[in-house]
Amino acid sequence: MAITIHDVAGRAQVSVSTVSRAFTMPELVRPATRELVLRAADELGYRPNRAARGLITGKTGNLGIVVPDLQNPFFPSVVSGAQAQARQADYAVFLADSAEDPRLESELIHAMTKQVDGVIVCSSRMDAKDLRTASESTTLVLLNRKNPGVPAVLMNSADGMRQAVEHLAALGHRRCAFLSGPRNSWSNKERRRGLRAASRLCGVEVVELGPFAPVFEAGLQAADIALATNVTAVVAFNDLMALGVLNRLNDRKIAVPDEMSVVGFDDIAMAGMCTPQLTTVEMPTRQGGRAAVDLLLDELAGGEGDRGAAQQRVVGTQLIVRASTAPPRS
Amino acid sequence: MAITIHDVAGRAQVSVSTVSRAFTMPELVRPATRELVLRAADELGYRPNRAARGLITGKTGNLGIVVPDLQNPFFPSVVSGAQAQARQADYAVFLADSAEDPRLESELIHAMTKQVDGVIVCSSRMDAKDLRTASESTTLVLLNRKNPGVPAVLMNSADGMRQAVEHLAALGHRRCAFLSGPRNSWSNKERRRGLRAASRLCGVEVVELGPFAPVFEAGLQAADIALATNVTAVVAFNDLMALGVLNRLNDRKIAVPDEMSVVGFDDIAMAGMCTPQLTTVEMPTRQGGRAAVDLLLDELAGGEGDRGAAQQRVVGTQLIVRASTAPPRS
DNA sequence: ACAATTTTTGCAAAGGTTTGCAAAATCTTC
DNA sequence: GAAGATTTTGCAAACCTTTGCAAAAATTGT
Repeated sequence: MAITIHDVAGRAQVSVSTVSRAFTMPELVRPATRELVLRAADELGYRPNRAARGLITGKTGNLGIVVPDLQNPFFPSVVSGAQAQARQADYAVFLADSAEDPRLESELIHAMTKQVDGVIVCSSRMDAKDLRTASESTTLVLLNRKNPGVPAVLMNSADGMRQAVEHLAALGHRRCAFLSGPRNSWSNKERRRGLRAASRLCGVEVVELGPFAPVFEAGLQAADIALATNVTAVVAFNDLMALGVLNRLNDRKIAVPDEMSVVGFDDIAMAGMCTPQLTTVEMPTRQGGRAAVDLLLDELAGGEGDRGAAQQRVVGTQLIVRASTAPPRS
Repeated sequence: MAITIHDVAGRAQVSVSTVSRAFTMPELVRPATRELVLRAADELGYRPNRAARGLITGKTGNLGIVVPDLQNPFFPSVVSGAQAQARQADYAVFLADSAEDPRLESELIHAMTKQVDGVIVCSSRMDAKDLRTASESTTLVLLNRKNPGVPAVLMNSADGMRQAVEHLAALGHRRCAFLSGPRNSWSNKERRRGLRAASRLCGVEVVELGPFAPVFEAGLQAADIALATNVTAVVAFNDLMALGVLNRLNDRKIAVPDEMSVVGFDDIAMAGMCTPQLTTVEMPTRQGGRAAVDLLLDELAGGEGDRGAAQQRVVGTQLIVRASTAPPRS
């Protein structure tokens, strides 16, 4: 059925080794024969069997990516960037969704490990030890999660927060709420840290609410709580929550941004589609996905040589000022 | 490095064949030895190498899924459903994004074909011939696309449209606009067909605009055009466009739904988060993804036996009435 | 034209698994 | 307890590649 290297060899009247070399080490075969082989392969529509190749080379040409929730628009974007970059390097990608379950996450990584050269784990909630273990059985790259000894690409959320706070301070806000995200999420810790630091510097008081689930519904709920705290602005852990806040404030006839400023985080597509359009911190998701595969590929090429600390790549974030922030009503 | 079936055999003091059988045909090995093998495997943390297995069985235990645009929230949802279902059957999934390019789509399918047992192609824009060809070199299942000889799961968009039109007619609308999507998309044809049929029955006149790209920005643009046509309601090809319309109407101070009703299609998460909340037709995306892998697995199990026409599964749609539709201003 | 190089090619083993076949072990029956 | 039937096991070939090694062919220098 499927056509193999032998068929090509037969048609081109050469040995299979020659065919193999024509593909993988072209400089070792005489140009004329290479031409011959390539034509034969083309006529037959031959594609090398990567599994068989992997068996002997130990490299599969695949990589895996596991995300906690594909339904959160943040991740498809990361995946999309990763997939595009992987393709450029002629890698195929396995995708798995862990449904925010750390145990499933761990299981998925393990299940993949034989079929891939390495895996990218996004916003992992696994504990440090498991992560460490996993990184010993396969090449791992973390995205938006830091773990000693494991390379990672990180988005500079703290700096994004700084920008957001400076923006609010410049507008004249002196007291604002932070709607905290999942407690054990690295992103949440970072955002919180950035917020704390910046607010001290800018002299704005922050009241922290939560933790909340990083979803729309939590925003609805959080809006009322924030309203009760007498702040003039609210910064949400992510855009989904911010959208919830916007929605609830609208229901309660609180004008945004006149009576309350709202800032989100992530810049999901939706942030530019709602009314008022949401001021938010853009996370370079596709770029992050690309960076993660770059890092992974580096790691694979660099060999096992543990040259000191694990690599780390940090990509910048950018405040996008839209219509949901304004000076507080005097 | 990696631990193989031989290691397990060694530890359990049996031959590799026995180990192999303990996993794949348990009833052929004596319970006691099976137990022995399983324990040894467990202690060693053995995982069979699927590539090697695939080499000999001809089955990879993987399947592929290609989508035109991961950034469109419709597809992550489908993928998520498919991935979950695949996992249940112990299949891993390859994901590829064709960036709405039919040629890339075709290329991706080909590239995958050696690594998977079958592939699910979502909302394909490939032409019928290429699709047919592709389906000869691997088991194919289409989602939201119909092609002779290729099994497919279809979402009943036409019926969704019927529900939408009946809803508008019941509210008293007599003239409405349809913002058409990509011309060569099966979904668009179906929606259009359903709209036509229902509008004739309900006695509502429809003016068709477009085609437009199925994105937010196109909705902005389309809103003005619709406004110029003196209709009381607009039905968009999908939610992204509908959101654009909502946005633009808001800018132009046209009250929705009082001065204009808007209905979308897909029921993406965003539809419930905007103001006013969008009346739309729910597409059973996750269910569709699941159905697609079921169908694919059936197809694989059913063998090559072409028992007549290609299978087809159609899943229903449901109008979700929210706040963007109301009786027209008299 | 020949020897000495160098380049190009082929042979065969290897990689981890499954499976047909035959041998060994166990069970039945008398 | 032995013959026969049946279950359980092991051997070795096969799947499709890549690659070390050695043989063959081409090239070079004289």
